[in-house]
Amino acid sequence: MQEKNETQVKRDPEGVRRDILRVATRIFSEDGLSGARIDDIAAATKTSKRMIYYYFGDKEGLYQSCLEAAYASVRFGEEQLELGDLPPEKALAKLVGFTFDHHRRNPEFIRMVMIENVHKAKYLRRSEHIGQMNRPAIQMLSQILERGQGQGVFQPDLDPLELHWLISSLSFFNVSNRPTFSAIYGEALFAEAGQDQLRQHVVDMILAFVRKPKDSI
Amino acid sequence: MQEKNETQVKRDPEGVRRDILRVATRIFSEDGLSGARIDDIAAATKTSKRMIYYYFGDKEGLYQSCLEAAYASVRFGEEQLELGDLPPEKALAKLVGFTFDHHRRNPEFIRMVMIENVHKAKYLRRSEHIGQMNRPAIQMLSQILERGQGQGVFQPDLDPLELHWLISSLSFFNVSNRPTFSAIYGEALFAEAGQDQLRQHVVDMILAFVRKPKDSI
Amino acid sequence: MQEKNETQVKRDPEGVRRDILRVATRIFSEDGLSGARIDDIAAATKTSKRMIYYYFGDKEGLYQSCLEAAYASVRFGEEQLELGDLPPEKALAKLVGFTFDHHRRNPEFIRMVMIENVHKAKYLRRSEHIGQMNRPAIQMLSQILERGQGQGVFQPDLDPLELHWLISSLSFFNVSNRPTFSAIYGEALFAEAGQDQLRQHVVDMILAFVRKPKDSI
Amino acid sequence: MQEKNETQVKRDPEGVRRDILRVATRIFSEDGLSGARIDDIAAATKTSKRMIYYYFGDKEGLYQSCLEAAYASVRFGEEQLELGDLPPEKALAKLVGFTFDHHRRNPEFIRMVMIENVHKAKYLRRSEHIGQMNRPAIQMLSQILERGQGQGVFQPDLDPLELHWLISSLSFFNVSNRPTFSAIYGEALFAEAGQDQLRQHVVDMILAFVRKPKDSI
DNA sequence: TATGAATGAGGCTTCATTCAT
DNA sequence: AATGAATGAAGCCTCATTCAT
Repeated sequence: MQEKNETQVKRDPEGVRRDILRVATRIFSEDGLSGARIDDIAAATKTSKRMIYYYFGDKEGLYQSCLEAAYASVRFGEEQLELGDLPPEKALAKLVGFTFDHHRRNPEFIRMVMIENVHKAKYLRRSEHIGQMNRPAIQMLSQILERGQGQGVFQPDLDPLELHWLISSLSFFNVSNRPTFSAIYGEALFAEAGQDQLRQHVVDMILAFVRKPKDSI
Repeated sequence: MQEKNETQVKRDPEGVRRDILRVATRIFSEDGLSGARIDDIAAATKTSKRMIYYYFGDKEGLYQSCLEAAYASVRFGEEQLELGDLPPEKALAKLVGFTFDHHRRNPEFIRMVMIENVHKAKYLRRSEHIGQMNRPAIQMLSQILERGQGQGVFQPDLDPLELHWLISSLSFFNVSNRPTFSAIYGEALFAEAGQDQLRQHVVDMILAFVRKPKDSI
Repeated sequence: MQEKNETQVKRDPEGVRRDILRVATRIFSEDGLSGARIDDIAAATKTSKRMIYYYFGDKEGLYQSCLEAAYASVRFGEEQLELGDLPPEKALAKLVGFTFDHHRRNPEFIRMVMIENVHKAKYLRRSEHIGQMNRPAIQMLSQILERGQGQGVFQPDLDPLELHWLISSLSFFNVSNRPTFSAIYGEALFAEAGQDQLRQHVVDMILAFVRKPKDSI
Repeated sequence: MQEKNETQVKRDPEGVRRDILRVATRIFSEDGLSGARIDDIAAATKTSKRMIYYYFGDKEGLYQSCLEAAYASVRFGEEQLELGDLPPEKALAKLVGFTFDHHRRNPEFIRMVMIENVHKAKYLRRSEHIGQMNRPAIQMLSQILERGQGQGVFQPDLDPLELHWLISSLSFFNVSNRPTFSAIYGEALFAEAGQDQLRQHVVDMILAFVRKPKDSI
């Protein structure tokens, strides 16, 4: 019913859209918005340049769609961490480690976010889905913190958003600034051993920060 | 029609160069390498487009010079921290706080580094001055660590480069990712109170991390 | 999702045609042949783009049909002037006044004719109905002239076509050149008072021209 | 001093500008704003497409410049009519006849004005020179009228602007609507004899209109 | 009869760069 | 050392039209 003759004449609009998005995200994440060439994107696509305009309007529309798709696809995964039955410290350690790893596994997403920050979040702000992006991460942290505070193992006055900022910072920078950092200080920290070490430090540091007996300078 | 008499014509090659660099850095840091327009840069300059090519060869040459100048100008300042006579904990706290503040005060530099990371440090690697960029920060940290370890107040197995990575991460992300972070989670963390809080957390966290009695999970 | 039951699907080919023509005429008269967009026309239509091609072949075919329809619809009206029983001067005055008003009431038609003149009447010449367009106006004038000449109140050597040219000229220009004329000389002549005045002048001038005692310079 | 070697390497910016304007005016007047092709204009030029953008910014800028140049060049001529010493009736007759002829001699200008009217004078209104366009024609008429009224040969309550409108109307339509008019009614009126006849009628009609003893219906 | 998807040709415009003076 | 003029290559986008269902 669907395949008419040899040459595979299947109309698959959703597939075409996804194909374009996949290719475009790769190229935008490599070259940036202004650096990317619509012609290059089209050439790497299964369809033609014309369809890019048909589905996405213009270059900026395509970029914004890629950005949204990138955010959407990367959130996927955080939810399936099962932390509910772990003791708070273990849960937090697992979440931090997961975040660190997750950033490493998604350099394309990290680059999209870097690029979007260069654009001062102009396109992200335009997105209508932006409101739903904050929930999962913060909520999960919030629950862990509450449990830990309830059990008296965590500091009482911790803000989940601030904690999220701290964790994101350490996980994001590791990927985003690897090029300049390694250009200046060498590749050691980004080899396997170095990354394991950093990951451990990040987990330790966050844990030490939230634990009960703490005093600042 | 000819305002070139007496007063104006200084023939100041070095001044012309600096003028171009200053303007170009501003525009590159706003729009990126491919986003910036030579015409815009020339228009904002005291001289003409021809001079850009005369002094810097081409757009990439200009960009690389801006990048180098940005790194050079920003190092300026770290040295004049007088930490030698402070006890190690206080010295480290001061250094961390300074780094956090210094990043905040130099968003143009941060943007240049973000952009260069998008380019995978291609131009930074080309730079001949790259080797001299690592010294001051790492050395300073190294000395503090050694003193702290000698006095038994710091962990024995701390790597200054790793510590530098941790501090940079928290300071850099605060500026680089402010646009997307605030677009998603609101501006609160970036208002004065929020920034003070984050700064304190960062200092506390680093200090807690290096202090003697520490155990991981 | 399927509002095609009972009420809506009239299958009214002639209605569809008329709908397209109405919309297309509006848009062609606004934007010209090359300025109009098939997509815009289709979007303003009750049906789809495909139907335009189904009924009219291509853009030029649609334009030509609009042009013909415009000529056809505008002739409608001249016939119902009942001038037969008026004395020649009154009849002519009434016809001139009517022509002046009729042009004012049909700016869309005027614009179509302007546009067609820009195209050097290429599409009008293609029309098969072109032969029938001249009759009514000229005939009516002819009859009035003959009556006036028979009664000795009009000049003997007047050509109805020339007279038609004179009347058309003054009535057409009033609408066609209003934009540039008012841009240069102001809107006064096109406000109500100005138009009344002009109309009166036109009637007077034509009448003075055809009346018996006349001498040129 | 100016011609360096065989191949005529003369930089002549003003000549380039004029060349582009001349060519572009011809093509715009033939095809309209949206119908004209920048590529066609450039091909007919002595220089390249790039220079069009260098001097005129974009297609609309070029069009507007052509429009302004057309208005400027056509005003040229009205001034050198020496009417001051003719009796008012002869002066007016000469002016009307000249206007009629002048329009016939400048069909390219007429087409530009037609096209601009299709655009509702959007670009003319943008022009800064628009204010100076009305003076000569109206002033000349004004003087003739005053003289005629002073001598008692012209009607007392004539408005020069209205008279200008009447004369323009008859002169403009003759050129602008020739294509559709002749398509419908034949070419006779536009052959030499027909044009002489129309010209005479126009002059007669205007004269009859302004002369002293006059009564409307 | 009707529709959303698809298309190739060609349109306008911009860009970094170089030339002639 | 400096400038306005000039350029070719390539960029983004639009258009009328047709196809597959």
